[in-house]
Order: sequence, then structure tokens, then C-alpha cells
Amino acid sequence: MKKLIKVMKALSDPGRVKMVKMLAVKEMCVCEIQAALELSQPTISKHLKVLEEAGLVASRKDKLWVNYNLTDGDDSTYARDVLEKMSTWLEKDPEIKTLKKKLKKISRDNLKKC
Amino acid sequence: MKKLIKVMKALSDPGRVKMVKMLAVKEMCVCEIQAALELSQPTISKHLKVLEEAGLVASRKDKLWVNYNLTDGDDSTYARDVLEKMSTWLEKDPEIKTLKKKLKKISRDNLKKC
DNA sequence: TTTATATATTACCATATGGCAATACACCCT
DNA sequence: AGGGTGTATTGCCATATGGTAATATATAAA
Repeated sequence: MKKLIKVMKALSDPGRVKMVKMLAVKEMCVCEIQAALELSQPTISKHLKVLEEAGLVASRKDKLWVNYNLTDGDDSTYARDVLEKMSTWLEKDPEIKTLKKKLKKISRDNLKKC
Repeated sequence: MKKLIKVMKALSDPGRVKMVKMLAVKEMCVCEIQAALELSQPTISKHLKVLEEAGLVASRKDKLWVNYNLTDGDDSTYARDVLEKMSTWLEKDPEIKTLKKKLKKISRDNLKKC
């Protein structure tokens, strides 16, 4: 039950939902996510932690960067099922579409400062 | 997006999740739900409203009683998909199992006062 | 060793949420 | 009309949540 609640709560925030939709496209570091959404760096970090603790997202260090990606949902049935649904949900949502376009132009290399 | 958030938020509370699992078994009025969970009547009403606004639950008046039941999720894809998943989720959860047993003994007729 | 950069943590604030008691409303039944 | 019962609403409180600025930590480069 607790795990289900964590998954649901994790996806109860627009910012976190956007992050999941973005990470479905590609692995991203915190500063890239920050450039896509307009939230402060600590806020991004906090949200990512919530997603991580719900078993939806995992991180991998690469030198100075921490790359985040979606898990395959092996943490729980809930995580797996919901991630599967998330891959179809919001595909036609205008806000998400715009976000995905924006994503193409974002790379850690063209971010002067993270 | 807003609708998705509402669905997720609605299922971010253990009490509401329990209500959904119960309503999957049978239609129930507020006082029956109250007898099953140990929460005050206003709290139950408030939770049901949240579930209703997420498109997960609907109500039907029968004289003095208001019977609540699950919708078929026609409000949104999210509601439909999540309700479908909810029918399999938590089926082995001990707390839910106990609740379902308790449910058999609960009828508005053997509740002295609602 | 110093400096710079990417991320995480902390401290703090404003708002949202979940809980209840008290009250209001709606619908019977005399 | 009046009383009884089931549900909804209101008002209030404690805690949770989402946000930021400031700071700490970690790694790379000079």
C-alpha cells in the first residue's frame, strides 16, 4: 500500500509528471531538466528524489553530472504499470508537445552555466 | 494534464485507495464506508468528493442514502486506465483483505445509527 | 592547492491537505 | 408542522508539500 501511495503521490505534481515525460525521451542531467522546466535547481533535485523514492527514476553519475533516467519499474508492480501507462498518457497534450520540442535544443553543452 | 493530476492525487491517500477497493466489491453508502474505515463522517464525505471530482466515483441517491460506486472511467483515459489497474493492485495486500472480510458484515441495516 | 562547476542539503516560508466538531441541508415519517 | 436520520458543508487546527536562497558536498581543472 505504501509503495502505491508513493507512486501516486510522485505523479501528483505537474513538474514531476513533465520530468517523467522528458526522461522517457532521453536521459537528462539536473541542469538540462532545469533548463526545460523553469524551476530552481534545488526544486528539481527535490522532485527527482521523490520520483526516485517511488521507484520511477534512477540516477547514474558521470563525472560531474548526474544523469537521470526512467527505471524499468522493477521496484514494484505499481511503478511498472504506471510507467507503462505514462508512455501513452499526455502524448497529445500541447504543453508536453511543446516541452518535447524544447528538449531537442537543450544539451548540457549549450548551457553556459548550469 | 490537470485531469491526470486529479486522478493521481485522488489515489495518493490510503483512505481513498481503500474506498476504491471497497467500491469495487459493492456499491456503498457513506455510513457503510464510515463503518468500514475508522474515520468521521465528514472526512468520508470529503474524500468521496475528491474521488468524484477525479472521475473515479459516482453517486446515486436512494431515498435518504447516497450510494457511491466506481465509474466506468468515462471521464478520462486516466480514470479508466487507473481504475482498471486498481482492480488488480493490492489484491494480496493484507490490509485490503481484512477490509474486504469486514465488508461482508457491514450493511446499513445493522448499523444502529449512521 | 585553489578555483570552478554540478548537484544535494538545509532553513525557511506560503499554501495545500487531512482530520474533526459543529452545523446546515435533504429527505423521510408521523 | 415537527422530529429523526443520512449526508454535505463550514470552520478550525496540525501536518505535508512545493518553492526559493543560502550553503554544503563532490568532482574536475588550473
